[in-house]
Amino acid sequence: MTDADQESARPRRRRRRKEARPAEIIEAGLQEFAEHGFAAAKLDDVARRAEIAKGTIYLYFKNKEALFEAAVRSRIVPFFGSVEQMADAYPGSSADLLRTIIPQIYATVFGSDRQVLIRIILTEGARFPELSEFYHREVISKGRRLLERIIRRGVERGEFHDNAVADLPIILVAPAILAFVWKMILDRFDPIATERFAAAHADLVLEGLMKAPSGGDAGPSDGR
Amino acid sequence: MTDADQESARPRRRRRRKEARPAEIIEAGLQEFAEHGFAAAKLDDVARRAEIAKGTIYLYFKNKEALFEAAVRSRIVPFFGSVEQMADAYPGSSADLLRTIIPQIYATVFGSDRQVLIRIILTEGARFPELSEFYHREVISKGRRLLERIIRRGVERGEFHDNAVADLPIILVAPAILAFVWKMILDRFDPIATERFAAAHADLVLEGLMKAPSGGDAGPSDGR
Amino acid sequence: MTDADQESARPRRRRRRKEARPAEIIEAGLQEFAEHGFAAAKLDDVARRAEIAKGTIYLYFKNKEALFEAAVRSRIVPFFGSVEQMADAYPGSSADLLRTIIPQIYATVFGSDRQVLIRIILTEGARFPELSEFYHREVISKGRRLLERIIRRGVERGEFHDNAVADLPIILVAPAILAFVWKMILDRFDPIATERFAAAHADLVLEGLMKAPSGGDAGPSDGR
Amino acid sequence: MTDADQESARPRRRRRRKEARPAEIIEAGLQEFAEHGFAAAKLDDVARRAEIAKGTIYLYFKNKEALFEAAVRSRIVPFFGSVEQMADAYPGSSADLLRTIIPQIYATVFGSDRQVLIRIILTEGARFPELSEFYHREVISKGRRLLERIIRRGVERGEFHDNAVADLPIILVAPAILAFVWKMILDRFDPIATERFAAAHADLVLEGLMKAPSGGDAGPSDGR
DNA sequence: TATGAATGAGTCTTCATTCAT
DNA sequence: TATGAATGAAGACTCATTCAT
Repeated sequence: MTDADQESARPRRRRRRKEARPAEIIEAGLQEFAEHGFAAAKLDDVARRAEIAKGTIYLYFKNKEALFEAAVRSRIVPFFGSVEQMADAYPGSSADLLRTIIPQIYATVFGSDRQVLIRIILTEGARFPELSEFYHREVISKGRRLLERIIRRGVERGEFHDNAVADLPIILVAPAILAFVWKMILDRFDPIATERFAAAHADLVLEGLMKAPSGGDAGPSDGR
Repeated sequence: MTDADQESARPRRRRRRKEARPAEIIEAGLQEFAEHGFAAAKLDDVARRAEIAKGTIYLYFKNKEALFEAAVRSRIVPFFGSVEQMADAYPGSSADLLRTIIPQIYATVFGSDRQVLIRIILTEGARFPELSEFYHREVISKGRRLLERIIRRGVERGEFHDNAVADLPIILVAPAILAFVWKMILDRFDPIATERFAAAHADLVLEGLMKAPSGGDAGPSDGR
Repeated sequence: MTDADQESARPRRRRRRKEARPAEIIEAGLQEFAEHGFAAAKLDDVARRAEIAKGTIYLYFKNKEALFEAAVRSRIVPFFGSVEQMADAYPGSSADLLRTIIPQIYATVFGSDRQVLIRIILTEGARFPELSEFYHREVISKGRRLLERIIRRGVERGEFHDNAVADLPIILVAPAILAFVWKMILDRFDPIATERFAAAHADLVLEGLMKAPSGGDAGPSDGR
Repeated sequence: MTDADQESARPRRRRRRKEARPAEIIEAGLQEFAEHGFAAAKLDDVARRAEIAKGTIYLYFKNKEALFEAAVRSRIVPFFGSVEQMADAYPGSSADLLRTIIPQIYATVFGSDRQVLIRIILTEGARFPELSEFYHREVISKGRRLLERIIRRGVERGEFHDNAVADLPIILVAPAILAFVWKMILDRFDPIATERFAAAHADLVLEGLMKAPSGGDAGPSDGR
């Protein structure tokens, strides 16, 4: 049997890459879902992006929704609790701790993998409660607890006010959310560098907007 | 005989309510789009919700997208510039001005009409750039300018720091965005009263997180 | 509950004939288009006739118009130029050549495949200029040129008049067109055998209507 | 009540022309049907062209098909039988009679009103048998009979051959049909002046294609 | 495992027809 | 008569899902 024979016998169309595992499908799906949303994403496009046949998707995922959920879940990586202990054990001031953490938030949120995830959670989360709950359980609630720990420590040490901010420390990440939403929707008409968000974020949290606290002396004038 | 009875009893439909204007279709469309997103919203459901026949939609809107755009635009009401002048002329302190404005932000954002709009912008904005641009032009950019004016006034009067927050005052609304996103996605698993967001928001902005440096001054602030 | 709720077990239909190629769809489409015209033909019917599912059509044709064009084009087979040379090399008289060709015209026009094509061209041609142009380029213009060659040869040999007929030899096929139109529209009320058309056609062309100018010559010819 | 009153009471949108009778609707319908065919013609466009409201059509016609039929029938004007008598009584030669008639055929066929009708009969006739039958009864059969009378007269007088043409004289109009079809479909790619068709037509019929057999006569009779 | 042709339920969209005014 | 907003059945087209190979 000659080569030519084989050639005519197998009308192969393209060489499969090394291996086609669910991971590649997930990756492709994630991109499509992030770009078009769940409803408008086409499995055809997912398959094309993953360089597999459409049917192959169904070998690994029951249906579109299952792929969506698997894809999203695959990117929801739990916070390891150790971070919380770390916060307690942090040697420096609470302000320094926050100063360390804030840039990490931006790095994480705008890391390409995470970005895709957050975008999907933001746009589809309301429609997929189980995913949102999972995301909340694995990420949000842990992050929230961490933040609460940090703030409580600061309050106890007398570094932070014990005001409504300490009651709801999660709002301290709000500027990062705003940055994300801005990037996602408005940046093309009105670009704002992520660094400006990060800097303003840090200043707001650590320095505040108001000059010298109302309390005793010399209101506005003694500023920095 | 109940309404439901009538409902199931009608052999032929023949009813026209008082008037069926585009406004009703828009209202119905808005609800459906907010609930399911553009792609998954069905014109059939829009028609049903508006209590009209499917074809009627096409008397007023070229197609689904045209309805979507008209609906969203109808809710994008331009900020009246007078607000900006108001800010300049505000008699009290800049802190009081913000204290007045922050609850207004919440009232606006969580007003039912606005809520629907913002939800759509958040979830579909990236996919409908023209709408986003319009929203940016009519609302965001104006709000942003207003905020900048307020903060600049405060800085000039020596009430506010002239730090990175003053460089990007828009981040002062971030907590409201977070509140919105939370309500939209996470609130059912982890409810947080809007008032707590508003209170923490106000405290963060007006009182700050950091306690006034007890001893000397401003230790941390030179950090950056 | 959510949108993605309706999962159900369907007793699928499961039949596939030997092979479902575009050719079968084209054949089915051709019949439907010939029978109902482009606008009134339903893809549902095309699918049913081809014994495939509606969606299958779209695997091979972008839309209804694409199927229509492909179907029509598939039946427009170019005249092979060799026919023209044949005409030049024909050993017998020009009259004999025509006598040979006329029945061929009828055989071709009323061959079932061609009949469907011509019917479509006749009824939809004005609405699909690109198809008409293609048909003109591949068939009509070639046939016309062939006829001109034959007539010119006859004129040069002194067999045919050099009158207005020689100026526009295409009218020599007119009786076949009439026959076709008659068959298509009037035959059911007033049937005329194709053979009678063919015979009258041949006689008209080869024998003429007028008897040999009785007296001198040329009476009629100066009329024009 | 004054004119002014009426004016203000009726928020008319456009001045109705003198009167809106079925005739105007028919005229508009005819144009649309000729242009787009029955199936693709829209009553909306008919109404717009007739400058009336869509509903008004239904005051005069039961439905689209009724309008179509009324429109077509309105243009099918019966041949008055007198023409046939005229043919019998024609004082000149039969050739002269034909010479008179042929241009009339072209004038009629290409008269704008008739053109629209013929186009519709040609493209929709097969789908509307009743119309075709009516057209056949009122026009075709009469024309056919007229032609037969003329030819029979010529044959009896020894002016025309008594060949297959005399058996099916209707083919003598074939060139006009070809001209019509050409105009309708191919003229834009390959324009041919109507006059050339008419001239070739006349020559074919009256002079023939074949030159008179140089020697004796008789050639033709054994021909077929 | 992998393929991709085939399927058909589900949607958008059109337009003939109706009817309250 | 005349209107034109409203209707909804019908039809083009899409795409998640299946299955023979």
